[in-house]
Order: sequence, then C-alpha cells, then structure tokens
Amino acid sequence: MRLSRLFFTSLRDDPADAEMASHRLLVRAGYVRQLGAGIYSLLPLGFRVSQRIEQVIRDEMNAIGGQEMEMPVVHPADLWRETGRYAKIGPEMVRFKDRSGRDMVLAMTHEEVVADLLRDLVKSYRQLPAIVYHFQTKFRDEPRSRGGLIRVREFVMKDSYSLDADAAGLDRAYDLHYAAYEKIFERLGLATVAVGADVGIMGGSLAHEFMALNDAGEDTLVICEACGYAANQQIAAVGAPDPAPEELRLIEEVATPETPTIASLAALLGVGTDRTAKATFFVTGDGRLVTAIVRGDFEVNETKLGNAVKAIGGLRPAQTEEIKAAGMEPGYASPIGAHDTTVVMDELAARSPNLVAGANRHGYHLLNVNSGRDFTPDLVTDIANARAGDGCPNCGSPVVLRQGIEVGNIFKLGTDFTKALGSTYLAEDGSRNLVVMGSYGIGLGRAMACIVEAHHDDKGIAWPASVAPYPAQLVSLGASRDPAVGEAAEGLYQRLTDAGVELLYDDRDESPGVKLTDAELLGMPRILTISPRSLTAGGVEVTDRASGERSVRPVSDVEAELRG
RNA sequence: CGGGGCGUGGCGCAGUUAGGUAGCGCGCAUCGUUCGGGACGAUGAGGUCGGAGGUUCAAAUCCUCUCGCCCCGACCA
Repeated sequence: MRLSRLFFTSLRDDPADAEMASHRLLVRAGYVRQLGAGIYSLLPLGFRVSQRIEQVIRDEMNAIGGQEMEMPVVHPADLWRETGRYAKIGPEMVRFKDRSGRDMVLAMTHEEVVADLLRDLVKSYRQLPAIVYHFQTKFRDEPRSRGGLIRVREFVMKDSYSLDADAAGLDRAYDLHYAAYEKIFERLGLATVAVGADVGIMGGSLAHEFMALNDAGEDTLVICEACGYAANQQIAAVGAPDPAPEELRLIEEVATPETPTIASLAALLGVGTDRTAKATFFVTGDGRLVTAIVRGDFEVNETKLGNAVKAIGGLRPAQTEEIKAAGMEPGYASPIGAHDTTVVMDELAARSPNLVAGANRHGYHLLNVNSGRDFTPDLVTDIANARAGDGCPNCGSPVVLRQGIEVGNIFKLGTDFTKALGSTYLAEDGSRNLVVMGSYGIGLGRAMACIVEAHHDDKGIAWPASVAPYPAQLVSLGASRDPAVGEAAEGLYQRLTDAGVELLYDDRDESPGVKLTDAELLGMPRILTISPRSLTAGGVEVTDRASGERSVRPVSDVEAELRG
C-alpha cells in the first residue's frame, strides 16, 4: 500500500480528549476515528490490525474444533423475553420497534440465539459436543464509555459457545478455551493473567477473566506471586489473620463528637482502625435495606455483598432517610437496635472482639461491641475487599494488588439458557436432557488497545509482528533528487507486491523528518529506509521498530527475507 | 444519574472577565528554494464561533433552554 494513497492522516498534535496512550496513538497514527461517545470507526490501518487479531483468534478457535458462523445483530425482543433477560437487563440494551411495531433489540451477546438454534438443530447426543463462534458487533449502551477503545458501546467480539451433553463435557470445553485463550493472548503479544471472576447471580458456576495488566485498568486483581493464586478483587477471598483473642468486655457508650468517619473516630479514641466496626448501607433493586458491617480497616466489597444477599437488581447506596427509618444514625450507626434491615457481618469483623461501633445517637459510639453478644447478624460471611499484604487464601503469602483490563472471559453457563428455551437432546439411554452451555468472549477493539498499551514508546506504536497491519514500512528519502533511490524503492515495492507481499510504502514527497517520524508513529515492525546514503552503504537500512537496532543490507537480502 | 471540565476552519489553541462584526500555530493548495529527523519563503483556500431562542444599535462574548464530548464517581449481560 502506498502511503500517498492510504485513506488516513497522521496528526502532529495529540488529540485533546485522549488520555490513554493507546487512544492517543491510535488516533494520531490514523488507525481509528471517533464518531460518538464509545463509537469508533476503524480506518484501513486499524481494520487491518483488527483482521489480523481476528485471524489469530480464528486459528486457535478452529484448533479446538470451533465452527465459525454468523448470528444477527438485531434480535426479536420475544427471544429475550423467553430467557427473562428482556426484563432483567436495564437500559444498556437498546430496544426499538421495527416498522410493523414489533419489539426488537440490538444484540449485546448471543446466548439466546445459540440456544434458539439448538432447539431447532440439535436433537441427539450424537450431535454433541460442539463449539460454535462468530465475530460480531455488540451494542451495549454503557452509562459511560472511556479510554478510547478500552470501553466502548459498539464493538466486535469473538464470542464462542460450547454445547455439551453434560457437565463433564462443559469442563472439557472450558479447559479447551482456557488453553486456547492463553495461546491467543501470547500470540497477540499480550501478557495476561487469568483470574477467577464473579459469576454473578445469573447462575453460572465458574468464570475466569483474562486480564492484561495495566495501571489504568478498571479491575483490581488480587495476585499471589508465591503460589499463583489470582482472582478479581470482586471475589478474592480475604486472608487476613485471626485477631488475638481477648476477654469480652462490657459495652460502654462514649461521647465521640464530630467523628462521622472511621479515620476521625480512630484518631479521637487513639485506637487502630482495626478496632472499629464500619457500617455501610445499601438498598437492593427490590427495595431491601442491607446493613453491611466490616472492620474499619477494610472496605465493603459490593459484589460479595450483593451475592450474599442475593440482591435482585443489584445494590445502590442507601439514602440518609432510609437508614434513619431503620433506626440507625448515619455516621454513628451500628446494627444494635436496628430494625427492618438485613444485617450482613463480615466474618473477620465477627471474629474481632471488643470493637468500637456506632451508638445510633449523633456524636456517640459504643466501646466493646461484640457480634453475636450485642446483636445478631442475619448473615456472617466474607464481604470485604482483600488488601495488599493480606494473606493469600491459598498459601498464606502476602498478596499484591494489580490493575487489569479484561480482554477475555470464559464462563460456565450451565443449563440456564437451554432450560429457558427448552433446548434439549435425546441421550443414548433415551432420556431427554438439557444441553449444557459455556460462553467465551474476546473483544477485538479492546485487545487492539491493550496491545498498543503494551507495545509503544514515546515515538509511537511498535506492533508485534503477529498483528501489525504490514510487516514493514518502506521509506524512500530523497527520491525526487536521486533517481537511483526512486528506482530501488519502487522496484523493491513492485517486486514484493507482485509476489503477494504487502508493504506499507511511504512514497510521499515529504522531508526525511516527516517520513521517519511517521514511520515510527505508525509502528510497523520494521522500517526499510532507502536513501542515497543507504544505497552507498550497500542497500537498505533496516530498523527494528521495537529495539531500534539498525543494519544496512543488500536489497536482494531484504527482499528474499520478506518473501520468506 | 451525581460532580468537574470543554465545544471557535482538518488538528492544537487564543479571544468570553470589562459586547464593536474572528485570530495564532500546525496541516492543506500553488510556486520556488531545501532534503537522514516534524525545512524555509511567497501567495492562497478554508470558520457566520455546537444548536435554538432572547437582550442590545451591535453577541464567539450577556441571559434562557438545548445538544454533544472528555474526566472522576455510580453503573458494567
């Protein structure tokens, strides 16, 4: 491809609204353009990268027996009503009516369609197992997109679905995907860590997220470098040590003016935050007030809490009036004397003796509060966030926290969807059983952005060879003055093109500075410079974009290697 | 949805406080000189200042409403 003909432009200045390196560079180098919030066009260069990522994924999906297909972006709402998700999913699903007034939705994912196809196509155990997948557009009307391609509303995802006769089959399909994902991300140049993830209240039994480590990542990961334990903080078990046993002392009310926060309370009383109990309040989607108690040195984990109380429609922070209505005083609250609320006690807090807790009276706290003696929680379980340095739940070594970007997930769905849609098969023994499903996703645009995050420097992108839009960028310098340069560059480009090897050829009549700067910005793995100087030195100057290593080599050598 | 910020040629910005009829840099076009690290000179094209309404002799600037985008939080099948 001649750069003079390429539908693109590079920008000298960083776009004002791009903060992450991947966003900045992909826009500046002419790979993508924004159309609206969370909606992007892939320009020819960006599309080529996306296609190359797609091909890597396709290879590995086919290698585990995946069958590529394509399912629609527009679905009849009735199908989503059958599984109950039409009502369950909020405004992130786009709904509209077609010309006949039928309710339609834009696909956020394709479990429904797969399960619908199953009841049509699969009738016998002989047809199982199977893995189907496609690369298809999803639209999720996220409340907030961010980070360029990191979190968008419209994106192409590889989603695959495993179809099995039983749970053992699902286990095999899951393991196949796990291994395939490791290969895919390695080939894409992405260092990922697979973490255990929340399966939510949707019924799945096991899920992993493949996380690209990145400081700007939205997820916090709890990682044990000693034993390899890794989990999303949303579900990571807290491995804090047992508190030292103490005699339970008598409860005692003390005046603690102006101490609505744990920090101010601990400072006033001269105790550690680990000697306090923190009460926080949430309301479930179906209107229940939940009082969550953790020790003052921990934070409440809303995912764990939501799962613990089986919150329908999630949790939102409670309002002051709602807390007071249950007999508690915000800032000085405890479950003692509370009513009409579900009290969930963190298990570590429950094991910690003689804590300071609110007196439910403005400006007062209680000393020596003990769970079980002074109040009875409805539920005692782990609802706290694991912290850096806490013991690994697996081996006890101190864990570290890292930020990550979810680039892929694998999920054991089970039979929820096939049950809802009646997708059954006849087994060998004649019994009618539900097909067991798993679903597995990789977002292409997000993967592209993560690759740039991991492969760039202050000059631009440095694509891994596996996904680069072209293997090399050929740059001619001074062609307009030295016919030999033009001939050498044109000749090399022409011969390689004829041989089916595509290069990006900067044939523009620009100054050396512009062309070299652009070549580094665009990030092809190798930059081939042909100039009077290089010809004198023996041919083509080959620069490895990532390492910066340069060598001058005969044109024929370079040509032979690229024909490879 | 809460908080904050921003909308002025393709990109980055100034001008808004103290209303007077739009400017700078880059990019773009043409010509000339340059040519291995975002060259230089000359000439030129391109914007009714996100939109609507209002105040005024006069609005990018003041008022009202509205749309959009970014960041933090909430949210995230």
